[in-house]
Order: sequence, then C-alpha cells, then structure tokens
Amino acid sequence: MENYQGDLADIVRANEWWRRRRRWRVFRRSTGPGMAVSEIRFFTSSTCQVQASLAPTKSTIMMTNSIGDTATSFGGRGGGDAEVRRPCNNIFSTMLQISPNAKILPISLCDSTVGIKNPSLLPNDMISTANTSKSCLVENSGVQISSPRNTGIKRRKSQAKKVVCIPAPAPAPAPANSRPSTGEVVPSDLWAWRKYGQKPIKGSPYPRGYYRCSSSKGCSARKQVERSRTDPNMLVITYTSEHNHPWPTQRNALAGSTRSQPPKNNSGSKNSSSHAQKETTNMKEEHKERGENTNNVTSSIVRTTTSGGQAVKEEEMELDLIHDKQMLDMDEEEREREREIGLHSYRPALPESNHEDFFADLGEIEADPLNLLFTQGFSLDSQEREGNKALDPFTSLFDWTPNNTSNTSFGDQSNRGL
DNA sequence: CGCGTTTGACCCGCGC
DNA sequence: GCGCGGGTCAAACGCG
Repeated sequence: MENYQGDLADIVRANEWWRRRRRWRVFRRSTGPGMAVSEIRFFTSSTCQVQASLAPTKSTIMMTNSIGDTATSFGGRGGGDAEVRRPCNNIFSTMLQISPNAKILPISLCDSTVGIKNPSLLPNDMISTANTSKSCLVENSGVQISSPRNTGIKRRKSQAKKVVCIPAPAPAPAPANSRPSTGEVVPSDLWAWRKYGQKPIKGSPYPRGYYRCSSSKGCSARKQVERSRTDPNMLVITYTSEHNHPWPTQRNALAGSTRSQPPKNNSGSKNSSSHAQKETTNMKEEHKERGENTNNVTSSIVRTTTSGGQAVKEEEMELDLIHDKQMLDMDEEEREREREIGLHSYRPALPESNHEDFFADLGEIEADPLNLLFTQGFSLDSQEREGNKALDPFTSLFDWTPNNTSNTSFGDQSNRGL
C-alpha cells in the first residue's frame, strides 16, 4: 500500500509522457521547429492540474496533483497563457496543453546538466534543479562504460551512453517452480536483450544487471539495468554502444520476456503482431494470479550523456517509432483530434539540428510488436476499449481509474529473471 | 537445439 | 604495488 501513490503517479506520468510524444509529433509537423520544451517534470496523479503562465521573458508552468507532488517549471521566452485542468479518470485523458503562443527553449526531456544540448539557453536555476528532479534522479558519476576485455579498448572511458529512468515495476516474486530470481523486473523495450551478468553494486542495495543485444549477432549494444539508489521506485537503464543492425521486426522468440510466463492458453497465434500482446496478456494474468498491486507503467524519461545528439536521436526514434505506429493505427477521427490537440500542446524537442534527420530516419523504421502493445490503449476511446477488453486483456491495463488501480499492470513484462 | 538466466570466477581500471 | 569495485565470461541449467 505504500507504493500505491507512487504507482499511480507512475502510471499517469507515463501517460503524460506518451501523450506528449504523440502530440509533439503532430505539433512539430504543424508548427515547425519554433516551439520546444525546455524542461519538464511530471508529478501527476488521479487529478491533474496544469497551469501555464508565460511571460514575455520567462515562462512558468506549475503542475499540481492530488497527492501533493508539485512543481513543474519551464523557462523560456514568449508570451501567452494556458491552463488545463482536467480529471484523470482515465490515464489517457490527461493532456498538457499550452498556448500556441508559448515559445519555449529546446532541450531534451528530463535532461540534466550533462544532457542539456544547449545549457546556455536555460536559466541557471533550472539547470540546477534539473539535477534534483524527483522523477529522473540518476547518479551521473556512477555510470561507467565497459568494453570487451579482449578488445584493448580501455574501460571507463567516456563513450556514447544513454541513461533512461523509468518507473520500476514491482519486483516479481520468483515462481515457485523455478530458480529464485534475484534481478530486476525490467520492462521490455523494442530490442531483444540477453542478460550476461549481474553484480551487486557497492552503496546500492540493488544489483545491476548487464544485458547485451541479442537481436543480432555481433551487435555491440549493451544496457545496464539497476534501481536508482536514491529512488528505488525508479529503474535506471544505461544504454551503451549502438545497435549495428536494423530494428527487429519481431523480437527474438523468448528474448528477455516471456519464458517464465505461464503459457499456452493457446490462442495459437504465433504471428508477430500478437507477440507483444501475448506477452502482456501473460504477464497480466500472472499478476492476477499473484494478486499483486500492479500499477506500474513503463514510462520514459530520457536523458543522454552524449554530446553529439546521436544517442538522443536514437532514443527518440525508439519512442517515436511507437508513436508513429500509433498514429498509423488511429482512425481518422482520432487523428484529427490529435492534430487539433497537437496545435495547442507541446512536447520535448530534439536538438534543433536533428529534426530533419530524425524525421527522415523515422521512415526507415519498421513496425514493432511493442507498438501494438501501446496502440491498443491509446487509439481507442473508453467505450471502444471497454468493448475490446474481452478481446484484448491488455487494453484494460490502460483503462485506469482511481477506483480500479489494483488490477492493472504494465511494468512487469519482462521475465522472472530480471 | 537454440535461446534464455544464473552465478562464481576472472579481468581490468582506478584510487590510494 | 595492492586492493577494491565494476564489467565480462562461461559453465550449468531451464524452457519451448
């Protein structure tokens, strides 16, 4: 019960994030690169309140919620006012809207000082507070880079890396019929990862898991997963190296995801489009069986420690890929609604220089099963979702209200071992 | 058989 | 030089 509020916040925070990503895409296309987010933090709950007051020389937005989390601030220039207050009776209902007159300086979402592409654009106080973000608190100094011991490349050298904070799924109890799990419950992403090690980290009660990409042989991409020592509710995922292969159109059969899931209620479908859905269905059922309070949602608060913007681009691609697919899957009416909303909302921006390449690259990305995972929840209105629950148990994950939070789940889509 | 996790051992960079 | 701590390897084993 202690995690209750935090989990709710996680869900809504994730919702906000995904919402924003979707809108931003529309927004960028409709208004050009003039407006971008300078800094944002989300502390939301069942009731979201967003206020924006944008003075000619400085803008400030305050967000408050019903559980006492506060304070989102933006800095920048421009004029205009915006105020949005709407109840979050559904996690998809919350949106942050800002006057189109607002002009906000561009940096990446949840960047810390090391991630801000152009810190000079930010007020000093904002830079300093970025490091204290409750929702994205990472120990920058703790990130170290590894390289194969036989490559001759020295370890701990600075190297492209990305640090992603997500709300940590509730630790999954080890299944009775298997070896106990000692690792994290890692939300799936679009790649297939194979765990190759785990180490206890000094000063942290939580071990760090080491994963490498198993989507393609020879891919040097790696990631480390650990709970934030400062905020155990957050998972810190550090990506290192780049994938040297295209996006997997289908995740490797069992890669880091479903092996432990109880199986086979045999819808029989083995096609790729049902894969993610199958995963989440299984995981949800698993949680149901355990009677867990599973409110966690995969969120995405991204920060990068690279300077060239490449890593950011990749991360944004990962996430926007999902959005794009969502857009494709939306019916026309929904898309129209998205466009309208998009004109009055904003989302974090990529570094200005990457806009063109970024969108160009998007075209090369293929659909991924995970898209479907999100698409269901985002593209249907509540009535439609209600009607689809029977077909897609996962859909109900997103049909969140303050009254039914005890049976939703999202985060625990990785296997038992993590 | 292929792919996954687990886990102890080993390697290596870094600080003292 | 030495010890510590983090990163990786690889054997053992599970699962489909």
